[in-house]
Amino acid sequence: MKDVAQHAGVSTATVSRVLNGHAAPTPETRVRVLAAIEELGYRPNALARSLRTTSTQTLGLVISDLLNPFFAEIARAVEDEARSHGYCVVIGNADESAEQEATYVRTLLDRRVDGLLLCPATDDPGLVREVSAGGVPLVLLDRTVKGATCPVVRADGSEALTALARRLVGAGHTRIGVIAGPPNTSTGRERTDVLTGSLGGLAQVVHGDFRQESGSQAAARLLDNGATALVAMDNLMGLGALGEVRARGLQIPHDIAFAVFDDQPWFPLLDPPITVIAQPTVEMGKAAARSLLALIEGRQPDDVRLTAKLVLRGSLGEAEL
Amino acid sequence: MKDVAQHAGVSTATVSRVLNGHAAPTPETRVRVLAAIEELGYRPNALARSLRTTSTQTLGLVISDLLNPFFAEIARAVEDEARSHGYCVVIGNADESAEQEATYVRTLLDRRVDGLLLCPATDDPGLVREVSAGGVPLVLLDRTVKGATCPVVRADGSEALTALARRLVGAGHTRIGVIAGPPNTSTGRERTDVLTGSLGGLAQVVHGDFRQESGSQAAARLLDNGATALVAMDNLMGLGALGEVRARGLQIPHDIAFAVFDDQPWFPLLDPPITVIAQPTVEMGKAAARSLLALIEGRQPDDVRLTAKLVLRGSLGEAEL
DNA sequence: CATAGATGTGTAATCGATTAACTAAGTCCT
DNA sequence: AGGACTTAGTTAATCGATTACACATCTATG
Repeated sequence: MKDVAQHAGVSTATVSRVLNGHAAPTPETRVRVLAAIEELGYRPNALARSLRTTSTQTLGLVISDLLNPFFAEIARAVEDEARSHGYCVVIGNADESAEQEATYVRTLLDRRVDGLLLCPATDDPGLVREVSAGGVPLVLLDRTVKGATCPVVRADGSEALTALARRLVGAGHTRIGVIAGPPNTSTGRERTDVLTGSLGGLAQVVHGDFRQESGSQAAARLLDNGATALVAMDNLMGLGALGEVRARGLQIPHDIAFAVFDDQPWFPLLDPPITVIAQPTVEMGKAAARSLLALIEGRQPDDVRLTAKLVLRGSLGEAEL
Repeated sequence: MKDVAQHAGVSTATVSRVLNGHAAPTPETRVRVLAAIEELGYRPNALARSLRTTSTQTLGLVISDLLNPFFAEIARAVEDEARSHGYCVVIGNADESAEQEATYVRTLLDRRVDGLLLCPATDDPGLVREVSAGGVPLVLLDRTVKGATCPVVRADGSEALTALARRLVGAGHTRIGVIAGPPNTSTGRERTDVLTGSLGGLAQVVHGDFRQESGSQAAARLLDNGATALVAMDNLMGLGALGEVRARGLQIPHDIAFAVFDDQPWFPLLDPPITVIAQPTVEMGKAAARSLLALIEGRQPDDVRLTAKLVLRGSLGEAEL
């Protein structure tokens, strides 16, 4: 910056003003400075700027698992929305580990992100408190924690889940296997509670960890127990469960009814296409980004609940008639 | 930091020394400082530190499309490798747009990342030159650009593609539809060149943009032209093409042989499972991160070429006998 | 017992920007 | 002509760390 100033025959203050579009500099000075910048290929140091202004124009996003397309899609939506407001997003991948999540959150805070979006790995409020204590704007996404005091953006699958339950029961299923998420995540617990609740005593629950491998194992257990219907509570566990179903040579929907919470583009390609509960991922991401930006600007956004929808495609068999 | 120093009754220099594990401070001072840090909940400002040391312990990763699971997997591998070396990764999503890619690269440079991993959206070397001119360590990943002067890490699919071609030709296919990537990307061009080359004159090529929608359109065109085999050059276009095949009620492999470049966990679940050319994504990501770290440390890593493998699963029909 | 060497801390310059406070020059009015 | 007011630009403090250098204290040595 000093070089630029010298080159243009002005002080660094003037260069800074040109850069930040202040009113002061005359058109001629402005032109001279811009020419110098161009000539020297100067690019301002964002670190120095942020240090001085205490604003990084950056949002932190800590997601549970980058390999889960659900979160990838959310990440993309967040990023789009943030960019359109002049913000940049730094993504941290917690890999469903509370420890790695904490590490990332701290790293992002150390780098002074202007705000943080978090999909908490567990419902322990410790980390959330830590962030709040630091006074950094925080919005929870997809999952919440116990006694959360910050805005939360998530999907509401209750209606879809009860509708699903009604159909399964109506079709005469009496042993319904539920491949649930971890009980220490809000989504894991809530989805399962709603579904088992509306299934009366017909549900058998096995908990997985929102990943493929745990889905196959859970499916194996449930099938061994004589389940005639399987519901996986996220797309990766659904993938694993489908693998197990295939490996056993079972036919959907003839031998087993099948449904997954969370749609993916390849579900319609299976034979039969898989019935799912579709979440409005893009809207969730955008809403979360908007809430966070509002918080940063000092407003107090409300919680957002977007409804997930049951999409019937044929994998439930007669339950869809 | 000043507060901590005051609290512990030492100077900021000493606090800094304790923080950075210097030899100097006596155990007692160290304990006192650590206590003060703990008590005040102090966290060092990474911006200030980086400004002073000119090192951010951060790698930039600009990928072509975050929604493409291929890149998501790469991103994760890069991140894993980087973390194990004490580096953090900032991901930028170019969405297959050269313009957005350039914006991201500049943002990352402005933030003074220690090095940059780039999956170039086009093979125009302009942006690469710009980065090199700035003296920032750069490694290209998956794709290269014309006259690249920096290390490149990519998969080599030639062998797998010629093997695939041999099988298709051997099975008597004479109209083979190739759903190619954009001709201005190195992967788009090279894969297509190798395949069409070894297919003699039997190939019909339609270019897509590495995304789902373009895959269906290309498949439609090729099927209209009487193709009896389809090869999609990336998983998203494969997804689109499969949709089109299904929509037309065609049976794989009876009516049409089908293969995709790039494996995905759900391909084995289709009926029949889809034959693919599998890329060593995780290894690519790790190798790229390692190369970049080497570059940062002043060494000169070699280019890396990892071989992709043909995985036969049944969607080629008699060509797999 | 002076003196060289080692050791632990403090002082202050520095990284590269922003911006409050100031100065110099020009404009306008009586 | 001289004072009040604008306007364009400069000087220097500041953000929060690191680190070269200086300094004080303590030990070992001839």
